[in-house]
Amino acid sequence: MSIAKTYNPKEVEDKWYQFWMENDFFKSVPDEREPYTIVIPPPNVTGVLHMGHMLNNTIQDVLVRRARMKGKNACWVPGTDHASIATEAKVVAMLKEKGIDKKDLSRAEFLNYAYEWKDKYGGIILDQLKKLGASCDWSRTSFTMDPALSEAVIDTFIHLHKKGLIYRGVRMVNWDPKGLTAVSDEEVIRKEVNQKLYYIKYQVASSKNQETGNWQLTTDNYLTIATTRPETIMADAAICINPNDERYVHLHGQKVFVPLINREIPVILDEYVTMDFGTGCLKVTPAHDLNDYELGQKHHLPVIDILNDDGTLNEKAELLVGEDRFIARKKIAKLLDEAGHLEKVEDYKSQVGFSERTDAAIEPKLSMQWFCNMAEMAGPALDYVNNGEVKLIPDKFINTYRHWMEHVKDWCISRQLWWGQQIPAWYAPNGEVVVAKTAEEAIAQFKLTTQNSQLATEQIRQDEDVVDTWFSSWLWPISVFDATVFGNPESKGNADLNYYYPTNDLVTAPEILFFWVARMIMAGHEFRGVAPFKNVYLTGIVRDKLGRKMSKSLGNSPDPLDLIEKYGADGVRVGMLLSSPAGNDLMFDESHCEQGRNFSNKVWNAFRLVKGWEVDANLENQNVTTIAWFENRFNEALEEIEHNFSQYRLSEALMATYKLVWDDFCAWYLEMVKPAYQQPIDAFTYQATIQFFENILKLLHPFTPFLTEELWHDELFGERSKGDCCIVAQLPVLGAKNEVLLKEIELIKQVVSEIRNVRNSRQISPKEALTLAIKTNSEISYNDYESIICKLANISELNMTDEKLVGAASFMAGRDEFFIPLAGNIDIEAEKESIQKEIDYLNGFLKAVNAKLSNERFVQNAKPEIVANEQNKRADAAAKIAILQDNLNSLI
RNA sequence: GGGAGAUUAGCUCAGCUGGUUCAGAGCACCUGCCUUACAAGCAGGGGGUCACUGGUUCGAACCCAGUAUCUCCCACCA
Repeated sequence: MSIAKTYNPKEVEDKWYQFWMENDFFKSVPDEREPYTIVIPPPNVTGVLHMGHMLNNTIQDVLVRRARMKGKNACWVPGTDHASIATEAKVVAMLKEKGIDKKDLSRAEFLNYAYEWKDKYGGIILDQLKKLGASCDWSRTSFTMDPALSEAVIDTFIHLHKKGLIYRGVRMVNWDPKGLTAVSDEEVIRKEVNQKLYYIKYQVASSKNQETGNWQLTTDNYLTIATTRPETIMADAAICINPNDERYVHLHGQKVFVPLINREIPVILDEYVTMDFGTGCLKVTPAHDLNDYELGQKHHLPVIDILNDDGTLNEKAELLVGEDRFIARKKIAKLLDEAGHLEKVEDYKSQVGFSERTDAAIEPKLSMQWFCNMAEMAGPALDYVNNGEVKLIPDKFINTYRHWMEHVKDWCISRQLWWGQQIPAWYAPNGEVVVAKTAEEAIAQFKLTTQNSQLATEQIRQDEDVVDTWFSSWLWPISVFDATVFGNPESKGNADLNYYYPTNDLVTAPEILFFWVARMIMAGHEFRGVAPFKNVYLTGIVRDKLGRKMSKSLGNSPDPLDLIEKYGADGVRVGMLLSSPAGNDLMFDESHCEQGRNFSNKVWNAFRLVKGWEVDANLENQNVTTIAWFENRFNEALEEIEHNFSQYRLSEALMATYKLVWDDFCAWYLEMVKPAYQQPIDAFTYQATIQFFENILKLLHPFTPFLTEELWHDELFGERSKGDCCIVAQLPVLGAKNEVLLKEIELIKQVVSEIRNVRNSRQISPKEALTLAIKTNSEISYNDYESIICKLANISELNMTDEKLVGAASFMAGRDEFFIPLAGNIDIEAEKESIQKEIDYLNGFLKAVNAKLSNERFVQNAKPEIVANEQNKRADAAAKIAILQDNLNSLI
């Protein structure tokens, strides 16, 4: 026999993946079967596989492979996301290294570079997924910037604009000074930052000179404000105090001078100001703070924007022009100090927003942007989840989802970037704007207005901005099938869309529940009238075993491909799934992969064992009971596994499978039927074993696809026709189970363990055969199990007896007594002690049961079957105690 | 500041309608074994006041209230 002693994944993985591909097993086309669809959460096109992807895609693959094996038309659509800001930032950085500045490039030139980059790095991640075994329909691979998908984005933009849900306006937005673009609220990550709180003195103009009407400066008359952003004082439009603040009544109606630049600003009154924070005086900077902006609106204050788009100070600041805001902050503090305007500086912790993609500190900035009205779309999207049409797994996320949907704000969808879908808005020289798909259509619209009726296409210009990436990904479950989105019957994808949509399961991270999941539900409802999926399985974050998030900078993330190299894809898949209930973070530990690898190896060796058997056709079936038992045990496990899957408890389904294979099949079943060394096996047992093994391969396949496919094709399982592959085998259907048999074998297993224990505690070699006498007090016919007991416990002689055996090691299983005569080496005292120990335990137990049963209220209130059960327990324990006591007495 | 969730063995987690000897699993650990499939293995074993305090109940890991600790989400106190 030349089969390797250990399973070698490297030899088989590529082979089978290629085989599956060549035979189109991943490919799906609509047919009469029920579809099962998953769209992949598209990873960033330039991304590299990390542990989060591993978990996420392993789960999806398990679900898809199972569906395929349940006769569904399984379709897993892969693809990538253009990730506008992240990718553009990467391309800009790459160009910078080459000495090219984005500013010097035209839009077209830049996009050329970007596409070059995409062609080079895009899709690496998809190739990596193949190593994991992902059974995606690669012929459907999509990219959010594919021409058709981009067109879908444009069409939906126009549609929503027509409906009045997309509008343009000047608003305070989150400005990313590094990415040089606006970002949405969801893309701002708030972090606590150690800052300084600067106390700055503003000189107050004296009371009005009644005669001249002029303001006069006095020397010791000032107020103090507290701010974390002293560099913005040049943008101050007012100082605000609470009208109820008695300390500052004298300031009502006053004016003060902004330090250093001596610009005069008013003191205004508003209850917005918290009296007990800082000094109770607030500097109002409408251009650089959302609240200040609102205050400014209310009090008609001017907006003085002193920052350039890149976060440097502009000429309106008058001071430190051209300096970065953070450098300016330090410098201005120094200037203020020198000028005697800095009262003190305190350490202060506060929340600062950072750009999700570039990690730059977000600058609130007033600018003209495109917005999408969310309130109208949020309602139906919330309903889907509320009424269970879309299930969140685990459902604890419903509350969070609900909260967000009820407080949703309008979505800033324009981005000052080039990498993405350009906004289909067109401007006439006079500033009039229309939304249209092409310049020609725009002209047609302009024609309707008197002022611009004579425009030519060269005279209008398209909006420079692109839409937010999520404005394309929210269409993903629709646009991957039919980019016409609204379902043009003429379109090629329409049949696909009707067949595959809505999809079944979405597997994604809770972090993007709002970014993506909620918006997909909105888009699904808006454009197709139905939510895009039925179940959303939310994975956790993959952390290291210290609970830290895996990240590049910490260097605590293993390279998934290294892991696959080391443990095999199957091993890693099992490792990922072993301890990852939905919605919980996964504390990743490489030892889990090791466990997965060991498991693969266990299956491999079970195969080696069976493979080595010689069949003797003349033998009768020697394992009738064992075979019947395993059949039942298999059904019992199958039921549990199915149940776990129906609840999306994947790790539990895996564990149930693991135990069925390792414990029941390998440790018990195979040991029971295994012929003695160099002895043949009977044909019945052989056939049954192969049948069981085949069913086990099926159950295992979604978890360990490579190993199972490899074994499936071995001649051990007979001749396979060309299409007969594990990947498309149909899962076993649930059969009936014989509870009595299952229970009795459990007892037999207990007897075997007890005998092994007798050996162990007395250091008797397993090789030394023993004899066993059974004094039965129950219904069980031990003769049926004689061969099992004898084989597994190395019993040479099994006798039924009516008498206790004196001077033998004894134990009980159920109500029955077992005796093992031991030649001379019985330690009476030890034997007595162990019996006494058990009696004591049973007495304690009996006491508790008695207490229950003598409690009248228990007997009255508890369900009758519970009471009956307690009575059984009492009788059982009492009987056992009597027997043990008897044994104890006989030992004297 | 608001909200959600968690706390069970050394670790990671189950415990699904309150009731079987319900206190579990896997890993790790300890002991003994290279027993002809597998030392990536086999056999056996130890280990928990179910975070804490009260309450409801005949009965609580489970339901309720409070406390502590942790995690996440949301939020403009400069």
